[in-house]
Amino acid sequence: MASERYNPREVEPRWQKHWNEAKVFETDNDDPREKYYVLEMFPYPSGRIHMGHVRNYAMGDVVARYKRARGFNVLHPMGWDAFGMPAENAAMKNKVHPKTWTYENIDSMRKQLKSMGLSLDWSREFATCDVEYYQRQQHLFLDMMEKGLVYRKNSKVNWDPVDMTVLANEQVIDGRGWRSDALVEQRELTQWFFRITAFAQDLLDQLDTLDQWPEKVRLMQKNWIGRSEGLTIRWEVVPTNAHGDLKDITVYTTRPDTLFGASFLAISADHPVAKEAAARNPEIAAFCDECRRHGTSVAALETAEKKGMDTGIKVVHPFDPEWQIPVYIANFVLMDYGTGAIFGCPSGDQRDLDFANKYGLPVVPVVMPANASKDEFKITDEAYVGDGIMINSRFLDAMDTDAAFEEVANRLASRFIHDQPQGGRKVNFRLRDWGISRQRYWGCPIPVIHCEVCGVVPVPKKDLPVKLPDDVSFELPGNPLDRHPTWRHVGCPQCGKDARRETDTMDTFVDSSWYYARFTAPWEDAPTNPAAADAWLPVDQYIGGIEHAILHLLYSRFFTRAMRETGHVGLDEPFKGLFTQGMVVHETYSRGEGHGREWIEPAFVRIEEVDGRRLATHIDSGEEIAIGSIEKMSKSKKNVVDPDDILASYGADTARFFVLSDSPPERDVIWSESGVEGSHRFVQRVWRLISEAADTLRSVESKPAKEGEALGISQIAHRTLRAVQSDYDRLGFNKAVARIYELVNALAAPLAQVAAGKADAPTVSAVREAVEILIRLVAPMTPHLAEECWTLLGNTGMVAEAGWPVFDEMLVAENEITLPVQINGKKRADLTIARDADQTSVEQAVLALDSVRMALDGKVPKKIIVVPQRIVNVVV
RNA sequence: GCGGACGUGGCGGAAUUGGUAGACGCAAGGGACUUAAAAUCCCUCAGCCUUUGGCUAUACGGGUUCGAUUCCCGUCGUCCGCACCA
Repeated sequence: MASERYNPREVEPRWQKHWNEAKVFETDNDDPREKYYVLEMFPYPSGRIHMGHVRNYAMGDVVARYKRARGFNVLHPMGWDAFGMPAENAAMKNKVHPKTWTYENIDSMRKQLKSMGLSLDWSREFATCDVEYYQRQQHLFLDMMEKGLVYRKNSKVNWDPVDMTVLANEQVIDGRGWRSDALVEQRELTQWFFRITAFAQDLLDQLDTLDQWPEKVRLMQKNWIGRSEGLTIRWEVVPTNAHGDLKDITVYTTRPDTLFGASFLAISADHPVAKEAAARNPEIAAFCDECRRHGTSVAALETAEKKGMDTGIKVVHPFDPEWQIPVYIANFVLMDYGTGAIFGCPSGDQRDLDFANKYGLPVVPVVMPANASKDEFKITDEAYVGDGIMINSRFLDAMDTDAAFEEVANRLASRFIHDQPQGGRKVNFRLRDWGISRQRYWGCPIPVIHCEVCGVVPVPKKDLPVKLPDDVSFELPGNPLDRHPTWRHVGCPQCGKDARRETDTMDTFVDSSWYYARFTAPWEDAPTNPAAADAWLPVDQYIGGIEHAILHLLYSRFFTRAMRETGHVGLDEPFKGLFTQGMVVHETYSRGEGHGREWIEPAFVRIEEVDGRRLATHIDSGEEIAIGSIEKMSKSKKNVVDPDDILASYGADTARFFVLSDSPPERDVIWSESGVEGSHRFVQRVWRLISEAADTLRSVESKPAKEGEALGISQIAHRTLRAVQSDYDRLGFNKAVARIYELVNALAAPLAQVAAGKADAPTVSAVREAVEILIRLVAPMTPHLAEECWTLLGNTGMVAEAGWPVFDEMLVAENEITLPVQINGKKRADLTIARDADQTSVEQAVLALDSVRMALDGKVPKKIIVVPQRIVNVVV
């Protein structure tokens, strides 16, 4: 057989067409086989796919193809996370409608994904900006509203006065808008919220059940939810004429044990008491304004000095009517955590200590380490925040901190002021309700109507969808929906009078919070078909970037609960298995220094090795170029490799195989030209080895050898099968690749023999069987190559529809094993012995070894440790 | 500051989670084939020594163990998440 080179440009489109025509990857909801739902986080249609997409979708595709071969009914869909700001930015910059821009991008990215040969069910594809999708999202919103999971409240936002829009925290850079460079203001706006805090405890508790999630992600979510157990304590205000009818101030604390160390109360500048004081006193008002101006940028927080201002108000210590404590307004107290008020215990909290030292407030140590001495224990510049023994705390003295906590909690619960307990146990969460209002055009319209008579009226479901108008302009700043001449004017659904539509649209995170459920029945009129959703969900394997560890995954977990409450699904947790893959990174190249530095794309750089060091030169000019650090592929550093170029020159199989090789999938993979060439060599090699022997192989039956010279061939094939299978089960793609290399290396010589006509009949049969195992092992990673080789061997049907091979226990089992023999923990010899040899015979055989006898030199060993089928250690 | 992860050849990484450290790939060097190149194939490739052997090596220093890359304590370094959270 002639061995022309394997040509992916011809082969790959051909097989993609075959798969498509046979609808191999379209999934039937009524298929009775066991289900398997594999999903990769869907892409934002930015215009072109990048290598990160290639890696993400290659991994998901391996899982999908592998599980399909294992006999599962696999759901593997794809869609587009298509709403969001970039489309509006493009509209402003290039005068193109967001819709046009988005759908054109989707078209070109779909083409790119299809050229990767992914086994996706394209019949279920949708974009979140499809009316059919966001209509159902509006339906969900209304259902959630009915269940009290949606509400409006005033909330502070970052307002860009030039662009006339709300900015996310990430869009505020040094206090200025990222586009307009205008000073950002804090504004109070009425915004829509999802009541995610209603599920705070459940979202926390259920993390323990997600045992197929990375520990890291679970921990990040746990910290984000941030549960703390403490006490609210009411402090009686010392009555004076100055403060009207203010009776008490409630603080939240997790350290009630330190109550006798209290030396001040601190309240937020937004606390009602602070606002009232500000109204009376211009100096306080100015201080509150200053506090509000800070607190926006992260950098400002880091360096911000602890500042406070005495309100003149005094409160009484809960356990001592004679003890009065001043109330400060402090810039470090947050209104939206706890009660917006704290008591400061300087000896037990560094921040409180800094504050007390600055304003000359008392510092009384109340907790000391268990081994410290009361007389020597002092607090000056460093607070003691640990647990320990109570001191200077009257009835708490000598208790440990836990007991003191309990004692204070119990005493305050049974003391009443103004007819209410003075203290109560309180669980607090860091998690806040999810603000979803965006003053933007390209998003899902919030389906409510504002009527002057009836108030906020939900749009009746029969009137859905609330469609985005197409005739909008982006000439002026602000939300085009606000300026639209007709869209916002509408009759009130209740009273019929003139009313106006809500012009806020939803945060795009809402769109991605339930798409996985929609895929289970995307044709359905309701948001989901509950039966289909319950049958498919949870997603068995979800794959995506670690950057979504908190928000997207937490919001999706919330949405599943909200959909359960509203009857759209019957479960809590959307993703059973989660895998967070690493990035694709690349060396950077540049010439020049400082501001004149110019980054060079890898495509223009040639790398050579001269005298043992790597040298980069510019392909056109021959100029030497500096090799920089390895970083995430980004446009700014120009260290980007375009998947299109790779697919065009090497083909999809090479690209897929490369991104799966070498690095463990959760870690970053370094893209290198030589690495890709290595993968390409592998593809070519497999093709060449098989095609050269194909004529002979085709003429024999595929049959493993159970004895004789060919036994080794069948053994390694079946052992590799078992190993790769378990690697795929654990997403160990890089290990699977290594084992497949080993198998190919082992089959190279026998295949050459077959090609040369020098192999006997049983060997040819065994080789064919081994090659057919190999083909099915590589098929999930390099599916086109696998189909081509499969056909070449004269098989009918497609590998994509062939089952997974079953390894033969007899061939996998080792009858003789080679045990390493150690003397005092150092390897000195090997012992080959029957696998099932008992301890005594192993010991005897070991003692009979020359090297062992020499090492013993006639002495009797102290001990012989035999670990069955592992190792022998002789202790002298 | 709080929380977490990681540290193995020139490089990416293996090591069945306490049992032969360095699989597999990349890079490099040598050779074969060829008029030549490409492609392909074969060999070498942690370091050191007195080389059919031996010693030292998994960031560094200790510990537990017959045996430690793996477990424990400390030190150094790198990366990630959160951050005025009371």
